[in-house]
Amino acid sequence: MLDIKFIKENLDSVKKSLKDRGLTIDLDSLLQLEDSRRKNLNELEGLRAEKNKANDEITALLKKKQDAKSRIVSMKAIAERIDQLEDNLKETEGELNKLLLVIPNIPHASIPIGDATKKEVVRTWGEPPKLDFKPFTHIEISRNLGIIDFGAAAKISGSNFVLYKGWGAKLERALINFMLDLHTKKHGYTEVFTPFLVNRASMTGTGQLPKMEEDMYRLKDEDLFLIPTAEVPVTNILRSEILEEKDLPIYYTAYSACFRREAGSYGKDTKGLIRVHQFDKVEMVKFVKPEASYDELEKLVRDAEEVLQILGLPYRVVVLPTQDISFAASKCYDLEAYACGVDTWLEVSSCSNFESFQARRANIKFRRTAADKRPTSEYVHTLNGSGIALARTVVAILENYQQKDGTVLIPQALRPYLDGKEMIS
RNA sequence: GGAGAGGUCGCAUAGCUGGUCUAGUGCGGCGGUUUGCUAAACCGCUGGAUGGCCUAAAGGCUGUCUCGCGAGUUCAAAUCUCGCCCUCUCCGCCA
Repeated sequence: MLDIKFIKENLDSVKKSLKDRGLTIDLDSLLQLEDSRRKNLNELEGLRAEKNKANDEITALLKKKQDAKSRIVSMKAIAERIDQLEDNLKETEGELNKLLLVIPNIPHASIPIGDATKKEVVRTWGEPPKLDFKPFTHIEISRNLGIIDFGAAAKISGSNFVLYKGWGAKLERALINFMLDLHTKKHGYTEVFTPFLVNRASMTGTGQLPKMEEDMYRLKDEDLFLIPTAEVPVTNILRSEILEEKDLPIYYTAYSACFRREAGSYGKDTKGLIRVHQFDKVEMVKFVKPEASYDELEKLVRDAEEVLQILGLPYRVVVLPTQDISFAASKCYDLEAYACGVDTWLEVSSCSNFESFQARRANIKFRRTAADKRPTSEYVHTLNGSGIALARTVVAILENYQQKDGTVLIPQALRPYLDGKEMIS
């Protein structure tokens, strides 16, 4: 959420940033609402002050056993006017809030303006494997090895669900453990394990609601949602907290299953493991001081990249343009792993800086130490990045490490997690 | 799912027969006095949100809201009524 005052004072640049995102939102009527809210509030506060004073007087009169009847009668009229103003105010604030909640974050000045075609490759790492045979896709490989059963998953749940079997299931578990170990032991993150069902306030705090409700799985009998990413529960750990400066930065990492309806995306990348309704992911979340957030974003990307480097998977880092970054993000890098079977770059990680956008929604603040002489609290900056998403990583491993005989070599780093096994056959 | 108890300004508690509660007290924290240093003792301060005014600024003065959340009764609500949420205890069910 953006600060209404900020919108007011920077109207032109906010308008431009909405345009850069390819959106038109009526900011003028928003500001009109704010204006009438302010006027309403001023009158209301004046009357309340009067009321409070009169109450003191009535109290004093009653205490001296004097008659307060006329004073009480005159207060009645003011009380009614106050009621009326309060109703108006509540309505105005409701409307204002509704509008503010659907305004996206302002893109950072450093990112390209435009649609997906403006995506910029920042760097690439590694080389695609040189195979002396036509590579199979992960669908064929996993079928041959009997490590994924799409049919059974469809029977149990429906299309676009996955069932890992045998070494497939073990590989999934090995990847999760490997990533969590890397981030906790080497990169200084604290591991958390959160609920996978969250309430509406949490979903609103990180920005999935109210705009993306259609994309979420939601329970029928309770107002709970299946998380689309661990970002939601992990960021909300600190919702409505005021932190001390010395507590920052805070780094959390979490494994979670992620659930996405992918409403309206049928027919696009729907084969195999590339777009599924439930997948596993290890997520990294940071809470930092505002002045540090862009350095922290670079570090976050490096932390995610290291996963791919250790796994020996070729990838590229891209910076997303204004129309491609998510609703809450200011700047976002995607990591795309190359998979030779499907011959595509697969998005396996998104690393974003949300600046104060989520912190304002979720009310996460910190107080600077007295030396800084800034007595009031400020919003932290939040960041998160996948470190990394599993299903597509499995695609890249199966396809890039496939051998001519149909077996799949296991990346060195995963072998300790797989009984020392070198090959899935 | 059933029964009961409870949610108070960092923590712990008082208040809950409506009006000196601008929420008391203890602990913690901050500042100070004392001290060779530390401790103790003593004194003062102590959250959040959002307006207005003064100031070059640092800062100061001041209004309103905030006793889980929301609604209601009343001139007046921490205090009374209703709904919701959460926590704890016991029972039932269950991995």
